[in-house]
Amino acid sequence: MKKRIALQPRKEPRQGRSRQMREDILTASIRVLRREGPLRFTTLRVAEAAGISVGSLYQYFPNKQSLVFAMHSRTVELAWITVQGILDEKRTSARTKIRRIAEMFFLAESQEVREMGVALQDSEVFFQEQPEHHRLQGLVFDRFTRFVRESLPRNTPAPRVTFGAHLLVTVLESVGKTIASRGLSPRELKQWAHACADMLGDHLGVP
Amino acid sequence: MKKRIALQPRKEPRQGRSRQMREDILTASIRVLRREGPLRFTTLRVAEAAGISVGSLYQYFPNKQSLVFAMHSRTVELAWITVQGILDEKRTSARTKIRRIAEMFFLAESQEVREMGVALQDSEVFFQEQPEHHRLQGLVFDRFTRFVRESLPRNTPAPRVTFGAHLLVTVLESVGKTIASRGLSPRELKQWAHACADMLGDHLGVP
Amino acid sequence: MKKRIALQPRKEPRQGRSRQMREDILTASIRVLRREGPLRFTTLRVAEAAGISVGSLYQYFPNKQSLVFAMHSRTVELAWITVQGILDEKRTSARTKIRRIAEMFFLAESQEVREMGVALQDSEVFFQEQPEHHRLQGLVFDRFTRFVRESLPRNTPAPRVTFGAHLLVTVLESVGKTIASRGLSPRELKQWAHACADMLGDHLGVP
Amino acid sequence: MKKRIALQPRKEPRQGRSRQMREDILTASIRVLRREGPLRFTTLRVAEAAGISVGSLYQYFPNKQSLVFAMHSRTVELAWITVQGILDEKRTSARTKIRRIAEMFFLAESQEVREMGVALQDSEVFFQEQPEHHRLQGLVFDRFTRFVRESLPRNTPAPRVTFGAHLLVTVLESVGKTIASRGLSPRELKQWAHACADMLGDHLGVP
DNA sequence: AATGAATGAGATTTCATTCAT
DNA sequence: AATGAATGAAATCTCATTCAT
Repeated sequence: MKKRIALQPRKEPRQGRSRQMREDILTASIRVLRREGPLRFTTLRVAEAAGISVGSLYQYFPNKQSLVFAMHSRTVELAWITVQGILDEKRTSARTKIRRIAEMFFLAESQEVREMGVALQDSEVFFQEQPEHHRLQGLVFDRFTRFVRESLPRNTPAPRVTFGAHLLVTVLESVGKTIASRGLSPRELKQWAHACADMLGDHLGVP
Repeated sequence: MKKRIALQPRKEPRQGRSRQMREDILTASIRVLRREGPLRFTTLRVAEAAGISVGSLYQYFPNKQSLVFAMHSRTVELAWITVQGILDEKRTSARTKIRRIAEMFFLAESQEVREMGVALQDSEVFFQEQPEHHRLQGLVFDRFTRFVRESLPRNTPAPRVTFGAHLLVTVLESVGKTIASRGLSPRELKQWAHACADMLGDHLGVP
Repeated sequence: MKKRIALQPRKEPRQGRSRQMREDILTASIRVLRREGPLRFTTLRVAEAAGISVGSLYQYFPNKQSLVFAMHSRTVELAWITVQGILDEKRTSARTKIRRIAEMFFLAESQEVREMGVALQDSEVFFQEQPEHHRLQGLVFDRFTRFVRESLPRNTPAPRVTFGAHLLVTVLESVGKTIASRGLSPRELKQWAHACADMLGDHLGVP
Repeated sequence: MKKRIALQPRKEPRQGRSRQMREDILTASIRVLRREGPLRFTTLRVAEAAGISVGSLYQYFPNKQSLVFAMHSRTVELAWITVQGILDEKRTSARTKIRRIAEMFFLAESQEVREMGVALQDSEVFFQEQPEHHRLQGLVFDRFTRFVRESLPRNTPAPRVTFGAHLLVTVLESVGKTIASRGLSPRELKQWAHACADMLGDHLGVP
């Protein structure tokens, strides 16, 4: 039986309305980005989609950059939560976990990430400097490292474990982005996901 | 008998100056894209970087799209020529060829292609419709398919060969993009390239 | 029973300021067109003349075309209302009505319409396709046809009435345009108007 | 039998090539104006259409204005020559002459004038200041005045003659422009031409 | 004389951001 | 707090005109 993974941030915010409004705006943002593409992703359109005025938008996000950054963060966090959920499962084999994570990266859900990517790539530099970004990046790699360590024989040399974790994340993420943009059928997407997962699993020696 | 397919005009056609100017503009374009990022990649800045006026820029490229398209094409074609050269080598083992191609994909130079993505923005449709694009895409996959077929045992089933070729190209390309943007040292880049190459080689069963 | 056809929004609708701004812009537009000529009729100059920024201009008119179209419409509609008023008068002879309409067409104010022609430029096709344009054109001819029919003997053949109405409108309009641009004195303008009116009246047999 | 009217300027130019080139350019200009409309009527396109380089174009016409002016002049002169020819005919009745001139103004030939009109209206101010323009204007009115005088009873008061001539020219010219732009059939155009001609003839008392 | 590449001012349009109401 | 009109810098693209070859 599958554990239901919590997609909501843990702490139910105490700021109430303000917090909720931020969420609404972010949701609207993603809708706009999807519907209109990055070139037509404007603050005015986001405000409209969120059912508020531009002025109000600027009360929740001091500028467009911060909005874009928040979208990015939220998406990454959501993905991260899902990944965590999968990795934490008790009864699942390591190989299956990789496959499931690959599927997640390759399937429609991640399309959101991909689409955002275009709008976000530009602000990557900006992101790199955000401590938040590094923190999350670090968490992700740490978690994957633990996963790889626990999946491999106890005496596997540490460097191999570390590099393996990096390889795992990097390949799944980058190939996922590429594949997601090709408009393949779900069947084909799954085929690709499993191929990549198995390739990685074999290479790392994950059972 | 091998036919080397010429995607580049044959070495300095006699238009001379005009051709040279196009090259200069493309070079300047890439410089601007790298230095300023896609959102600040404007025709005016490109013209400035090329040391000409906007008007002149528009004499060589009828609009921004065509400029971006040309940048993309040039980069892709250059890469393709290199790849062709590697695959055609007689005395090199298949495994080594994959490694060399991986190295090429991972080197910073190919970063250009990735960065161009954003500049292409929502013109992707326009882009996909360029017959040139499909033609090249087809050529690349065909050549890699042949390479994989010749590297595997004669009785390998065709679908495995085909999918293998796709996997090879896709993984190298997409991981390459990601890695190239990380600012790693040449040593590290090589390590990544070889890791990926070997992972692929093992998975495909290439000697 | 006479139906006065309203082509103008009913006197200051409650959008208030917005409506007023549109009017101000249109007035400024006509000023610019007159002062600078069609080739120097630019959105920037119109905005300046209206005392607003370009950005604001584009909030009231989505593009230059729409501005030009609105100018045209307004002028035509104003003229049409005046004409309607004259034709509807009870105590005036048909001959006098023609004279009064001729005067109206010949006065400098209607010059605007002529000058607008160039600004419309090759958008004439676009223009002709506006249903509004055809509708108004139809209304005008219908009203004039009724006027001619009621002014001539009951047994006048229909084709003569129809063609007469067309002739009336066409001659007054086109000669009016030409004359209005000649910078004549009011006395001379009146002389021309009466000459044309009488020529038409005689030709049609209007008492 | 109809007299063939000389459409060529009388003095065969002794400047030879230069003169011919000017003519070629003017012809090309009209072609471009017709094909492309006033907004796309550019010096480059004219040069192309004339089969020369822009540089050369500027050797024959110091700027675009002068080119436009020359087009205007040539067209007006051509029309003037035709009109002269008609008025000079011995065996034709005055009424028929008016009809023939009306036809000329209304039929396809004058379309050229009309189309040019759009491009030219802007430079009308410029034209007004050209002595050439006034000279021709004067010639035209003088000739028409003579025509009207000779067509009316000897004792007609001079002011009536003068104003009649003005009216004749003005009405034919302005209504002609308007009608020519309506895309009517040749039959309809003729109908309009005759209606106007007769209206004027009756009004003036021309037999 | 002829060419046509180069120039750059200027036109249209968009959009992040501010601020009076 | 919320609104949305106003702003104006900036982007893309055109075209009359010049001038080195």
